[in-house]
Amino acid sequence: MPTKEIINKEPVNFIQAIIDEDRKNNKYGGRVHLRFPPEPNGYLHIGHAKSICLNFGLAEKNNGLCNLRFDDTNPSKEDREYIESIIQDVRWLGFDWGDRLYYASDYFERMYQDALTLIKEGKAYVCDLSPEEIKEYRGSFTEPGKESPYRNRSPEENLTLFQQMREGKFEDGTRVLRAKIDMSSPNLNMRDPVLYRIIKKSHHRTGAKWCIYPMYDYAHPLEDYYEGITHSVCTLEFEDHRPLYDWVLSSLHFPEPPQQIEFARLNLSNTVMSKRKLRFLVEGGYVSGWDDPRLPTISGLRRRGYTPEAIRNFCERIGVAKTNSVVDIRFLEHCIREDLNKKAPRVMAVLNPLKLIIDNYPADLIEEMDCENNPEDAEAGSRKVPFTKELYIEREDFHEQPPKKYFRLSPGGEVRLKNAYIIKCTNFVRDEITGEVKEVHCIYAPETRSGRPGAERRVKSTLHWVSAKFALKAEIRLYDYLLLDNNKEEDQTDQEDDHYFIKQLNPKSVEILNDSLVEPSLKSAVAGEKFQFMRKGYFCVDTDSRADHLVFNRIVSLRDSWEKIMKNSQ
RNA sequence: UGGGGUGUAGCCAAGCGGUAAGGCAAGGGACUUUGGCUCCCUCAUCGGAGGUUCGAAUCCUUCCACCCCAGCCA
Repeated sequence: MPTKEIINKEPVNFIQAIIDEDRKNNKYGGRVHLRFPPEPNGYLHIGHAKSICLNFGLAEKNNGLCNLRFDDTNPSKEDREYIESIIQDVRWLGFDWGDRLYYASDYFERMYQDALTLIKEGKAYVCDLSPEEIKEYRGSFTEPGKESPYRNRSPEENLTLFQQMREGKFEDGTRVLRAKIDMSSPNLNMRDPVLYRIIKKSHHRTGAKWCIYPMYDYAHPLEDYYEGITHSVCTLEFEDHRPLYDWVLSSLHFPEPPQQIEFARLNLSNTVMSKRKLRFLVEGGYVSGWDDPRLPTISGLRRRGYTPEAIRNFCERIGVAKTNSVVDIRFLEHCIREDLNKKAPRVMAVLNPLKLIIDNYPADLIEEMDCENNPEDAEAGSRKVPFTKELYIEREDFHEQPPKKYFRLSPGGEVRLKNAYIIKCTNFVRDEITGEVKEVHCIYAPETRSGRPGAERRVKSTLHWVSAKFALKAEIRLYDYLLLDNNKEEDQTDQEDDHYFIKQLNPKSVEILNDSLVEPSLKSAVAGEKFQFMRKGYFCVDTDSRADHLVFNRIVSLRDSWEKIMKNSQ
């Protein structure tokens, strides 16, 4: 019998390890409570999805709770419109915050009272320095800061001044409330950080009630504490702020304060995640809007056809650590293919049609071919697809002079038409002017119809097709990476100039096909429905789609080993 | 230059002193009425250099690289 433990422990990320330890020690009475705290100043993207999945996922795994909280402490940057979209996106991803939808703005009075406490205890003061002077006084990496001349005002004077700030007696930028910590701290965040500033602007939730607003560093720990948060998960750039986070809570003598834990934000290759660049693309007209299917926004991914399951699975599998990393977008593609392979009905669509005429097939015959909806799902059943003398096949499925290893259709060659017959190419005709192949002729072998004994015969290749008579026209939008290769770390930062950024844009990030043909069963497809166009990829009905004008978005192509063979032979 | 972080394969990522998990990508093969799916195989000595130890990715020393911080943004 084994003396050693042979249980293979599922690896847990470092945050779960901290939670495990805390629960073991009965810290917070064993409670686990997290929160996802977006600022309502933009649309959510897949980087936020990582954080959402992390926070809600951790709560779920540990029998805890996760709040949705809007960190709306800056009325000059925030807006109502974002709140709705964020709520919709988090819900769409499949998470539930129960009745715990909170707003930082709901705590403004309490935060103000806590600020009064700090002032009374001599831990905060009103400073009259201008923004420029505060900057000067802060010092630099190598030089300590200088103390503000207003640093030693009495608590009484500070109280009066702070109250007057609240009452609107002073103009924007003329006074702030500062924490009295240490102007010579090597951590610049501790050099008497600003706690409150004056912003005479209407707030989307509190209206004109306030004209002073708390800074993130002051508000966030309080919000967490008020809500009973135990583990406050945020991204790496806040590591330097942790001492301040802790300072606020301990200066107010709060017992069992929440703890801030930082992890590395998600970077994805071949796309952009920074708010600034996303906005640049939308406002500059480089994309059609925040839900452009090329963007990594949640709304863009949704419109593109990504499923919440695939996104959650992706977020789960990329892991959580503190190393700056750039995840290859191919991994995201893998996750959506994996999900859709199980779920998406197969259907035939010809993106670039080439006419195929079966010379020995009766002109007026229509056969209803039985087609399996999904070989990966026995429950999916089957459907009938009409087969006629004149068909369309994919232009690239015929080659006059086939390259090596090409086993699709070519003069004299045989292929099977999926769920139908084996055909043999007898001839083809060219357009007299362009020289382009205009139609291909073939003969079929009646005994080889799928399901019949003669169908046993094997040929090298199987092609998809649509009936010329019954096919529906469709617009198909082929999406590709937003950016050309940018998987270098420096490309992920927000620093470079716009010219460099524009040069990285993939000029072929979308290609629109207007003459595609799809099988008639797609007539009633509705926006959001997803299909596998056999041998081509996964597609989703776009919101622009109408009954008389079908529009499909390519979510992702199928893996294509033929394409690889071609590429490697060059 | 001060402070805070991080360095394990092309990309993520386990590992916590006992002889490098897993996934993606890549390459090879089997199967196939999707060149899809599925299955099988291949693919690293752990940023560098010293040291401690029977034994080091794991401990110590030192060096190097990269990321973040000088908003009254979050």
